[in-house]
Amino acid sequence: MTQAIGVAARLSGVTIETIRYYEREGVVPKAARSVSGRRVYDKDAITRLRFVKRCRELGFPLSEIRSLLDLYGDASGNCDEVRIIGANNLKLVQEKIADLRSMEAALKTLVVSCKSGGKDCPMLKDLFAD
Amino acid sequence: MTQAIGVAARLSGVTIETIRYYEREGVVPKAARSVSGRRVYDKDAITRLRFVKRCRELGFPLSEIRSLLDLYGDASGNCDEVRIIGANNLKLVQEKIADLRSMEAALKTLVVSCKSGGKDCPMLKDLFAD
DNA sequence: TCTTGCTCCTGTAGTCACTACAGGAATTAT
DNA sequence: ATAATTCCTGTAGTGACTACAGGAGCAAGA
Repeated sequence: MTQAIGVAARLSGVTIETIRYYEREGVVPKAARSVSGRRVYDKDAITRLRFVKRCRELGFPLSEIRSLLDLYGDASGNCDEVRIIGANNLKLVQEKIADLRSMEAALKTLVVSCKSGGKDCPMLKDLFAD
Repeated sequence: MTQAIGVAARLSGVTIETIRYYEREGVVPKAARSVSGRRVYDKDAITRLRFVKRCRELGFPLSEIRSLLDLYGDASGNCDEVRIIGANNLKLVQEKIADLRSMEAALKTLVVSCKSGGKDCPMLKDLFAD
């Protein structure tokens, strides 16, 4: 059984526009077409879309999702490569967290310093200081 | 004393290209020009650029930095509005941290499950599951 | 059968905050 | 005087979408 793009979107959690975008970018293979030219998706194609969705939720960029899909296609032992890609992404995610946490700390201090009602805002003053 | 754009870039930490971009986008006012048409920056202009840099490091989008610069220009009591903008941004930063932390947790589990050498990668299997 | 309304198609442009040229003019250093 | 550096404008590219415009196909009810 094959499904139209709207159904594939609902089942995978990827919007129609984004599915078409992924196809254009070669993240997923080109969808099969009906007689009238509409895209049709079988079980495997929908599974692939759901995989891409999950990878995006884990922060993988599309370029690495392409690699991951290729590795799944390979029959050979691929776990090493997958682990490297995963560990790499984990490191990037942790770096982003660290950046955001220092932002958060600085912002907290500034917002707290910024008491209501004053004329010269201490937060702005701080940000404008030499 | 006024400085060329290269000096302003060094003193503010904003690259030349980005300074011109900020001007195009109206984040900072249009720079004064020398006789030959080159941009020149006085102390205030460089202070403004440094302010923008710091705000970017705190995660403020350019649209809000524009507002913040406007509020600094106003003589009236602006602390309330600044605090609202700051608190808003703090909330967004905290949401991003929360998202990244759940990514991190899920990724950690997956990467650990992905032992070296196996043929069927458990991480890929997980991501492909129904 | 006709019509209404939904889904789908392609192609293009916009988002955000830059970054990277290309091709030329002016300034500074040797 | 010449060479090296800096600066100018304008345009296009990045990542991962999102939002149309303008048109075609399809399914269900009257």
